[in-house]
Amino acid sequence: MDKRAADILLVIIEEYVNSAEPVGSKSITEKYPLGVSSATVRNEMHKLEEEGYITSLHTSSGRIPTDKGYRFYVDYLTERIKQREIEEKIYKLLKRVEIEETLDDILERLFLGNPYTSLGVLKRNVSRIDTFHILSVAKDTYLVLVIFRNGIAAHRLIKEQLSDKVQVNILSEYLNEKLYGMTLRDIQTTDFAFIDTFDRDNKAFFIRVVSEVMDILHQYEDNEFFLKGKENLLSFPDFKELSEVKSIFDAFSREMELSELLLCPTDDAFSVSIGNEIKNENFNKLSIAKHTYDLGAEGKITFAVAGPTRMDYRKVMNSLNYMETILGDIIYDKNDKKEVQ
Amino acid sequence: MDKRAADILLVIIEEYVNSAEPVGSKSITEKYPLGVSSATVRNEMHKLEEEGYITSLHTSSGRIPTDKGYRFYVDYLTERIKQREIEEKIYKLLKRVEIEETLDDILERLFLGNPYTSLGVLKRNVSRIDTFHILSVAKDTYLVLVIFRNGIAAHRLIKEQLSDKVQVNILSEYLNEKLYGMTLRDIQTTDFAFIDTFDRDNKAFFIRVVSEVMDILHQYEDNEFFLKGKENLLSFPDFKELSEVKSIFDAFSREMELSELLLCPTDDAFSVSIGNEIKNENFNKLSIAKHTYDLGAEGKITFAVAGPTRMDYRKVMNSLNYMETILGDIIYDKNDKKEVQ
DNA sequence: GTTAGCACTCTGCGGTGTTGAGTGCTAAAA
DNA sequence: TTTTAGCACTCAACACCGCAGAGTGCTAAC
Repeated sequence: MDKRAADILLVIIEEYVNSAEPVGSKSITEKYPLGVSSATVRNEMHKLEEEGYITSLHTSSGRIPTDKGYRFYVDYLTERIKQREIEEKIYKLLKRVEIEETLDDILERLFLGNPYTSLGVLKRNVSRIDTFHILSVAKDTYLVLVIFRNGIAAHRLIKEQLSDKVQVNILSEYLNEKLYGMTLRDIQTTDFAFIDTFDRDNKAFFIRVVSEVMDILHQYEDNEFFLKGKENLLSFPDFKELSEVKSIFDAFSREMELSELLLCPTDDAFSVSIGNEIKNENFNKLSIAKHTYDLGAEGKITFAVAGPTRMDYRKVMNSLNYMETILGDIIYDKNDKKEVQ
Repeated sequence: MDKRAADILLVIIEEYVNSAEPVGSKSITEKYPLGVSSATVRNEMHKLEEEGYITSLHTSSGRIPTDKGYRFYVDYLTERIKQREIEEKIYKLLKRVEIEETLDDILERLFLGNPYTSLGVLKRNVSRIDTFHILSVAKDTYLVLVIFRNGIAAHRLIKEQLSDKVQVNILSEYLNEKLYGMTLRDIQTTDFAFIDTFDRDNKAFFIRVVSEVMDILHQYEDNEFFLKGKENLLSFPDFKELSEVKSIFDAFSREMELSELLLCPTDDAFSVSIGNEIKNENFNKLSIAKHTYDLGAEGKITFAVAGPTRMDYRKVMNSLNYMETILGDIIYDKNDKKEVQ
């Protein structure tokens, strides 16, 4: 594509992103100093239409960008906003804070900074147990504590009047050794038949403890999804039918579809999917820009912004690229808050 | 109001709830065997309109119920579905399970059982600390554990290489005594000036621990809101403008407005607010039915269902009244799941 | 290669006529 | 006195029409 055609395409896209109205040759030449007349622009637009970058709604309407047109635009932007070497920096910042809480904060700021929908997913690696304890913390109250390899801790409280026969400390030490390095699957396939040799009280307590541990593991194996600003989509003239929006919202609320959307692997950490490039037909009228960060042993984290295909790609791509600014702010705030006055 | 007028009003309401179309005198007499002609019904409708129970959209349209009409209907239903003595039973059931998780499950079922929006709020009483521990759980890893009066436990993990001088056990015992019975406010107003007598390492660790405790308390003082099925509202022809729905959704996402909606005190545990009876004008086109259960020391819990004023009050009121069935199912499932296979 | 000019096309808007459901009123019937 | 049949009237919804305006495609001249 030659320079002039590209310029005209970019103008059409930016104009349409702003106005949500089809763009005509005359209005372009009036507004932008392209140095050519509307007739020339018309000729170029005709070619652009033939090549599939723009389309018209009816015979004599102005043009609107196609998914292919947006793709050209996004690739052009990607070239200009040159990928910066920030992965390492973000990675370190993310390791410094409690992920779950912070993911929520990040999305809150992504959400405040743009008029679209902010999404996130924390994909945890399968959790392996590092340390296990049963602690007596009050009368008839026992704390089941699991610390994972990645440093996260989880607990359950068991309130039960145990008979004197129950050897809590021995069970605790035994399980600490036994559970080391295990995942949920490991525990599920372990044969605990030997507990039949325990007396009734010890056996009951053992079963209770192991089921609590499995419950904890279960909880920590799920991916966690975050979503903010769904309702923003209601403001766009791009969606005229309530039913369209409903099907998008419904799809957002199904984790299966969200994970397809956010977790499908791409070559680059950063990627933009436009309209029909997204397989799921519920999202066909949306574009989504996403950035995935590898947290090493912890797992992976993905931030994304979804909006109508007519979205301000420049702004969205910028805010996803300057994530470390957002994170910096959050960490600063957190440290500030934790000072005892 | 005489019997016949009431019958006609009820028919109008139930018909309108089903069809979302204004109800005319002729269609009523054709569909329901009232034993009178459409002209008589017309006369009655005229009276009902004068008294404000129904209204017409234009000179020759059928009638639709007003908020006052729905109020009459709901009061009539409340009379018939006689309030059952179930508070005690629910209360006991709720005490048996982990509230937060279960609240989510309950709403999921409320949500599956009706086409409206399900809401819930857990209003915790101000949390007082019962037991406090600092436990050494692994190399350079310390667990700060707070158990509240109401039996809930929360923890934070501190990973830090402490100097030998730090007397963890002494600090733990000291704080266990000191923090007993305290709330967040108590801690905030306590003067910890005496820690200036500690050496540098102990002081730093003490500050770290206390700030973690405050963070825990802070977290447990917030009300927790739950919301499911917002998108259901998009299916109703009652809302024609996307902007209307947007303002409702936006209000739902502001906790202030949600708490006004759910926590405003009423004489009865069970109540229905209809349209303009709700103060917040964002919710003027909605009705909300809610049921509050007192959990004693734990706090209070409210379940609610919100929909268009044209909602199936009978169904909604029933499902809120038969909450103990829902809860029973959930507890059964939970016990079932926890068995070690 | 670019442009001015012109014929043509299509949407959106306001106006008009028709249809059907529904009302209110009146006079007769019960 | 209450109920009903009948009738005139009203209004929304829909289809239809013509017009204005924005935009295109084509052609001939620059």
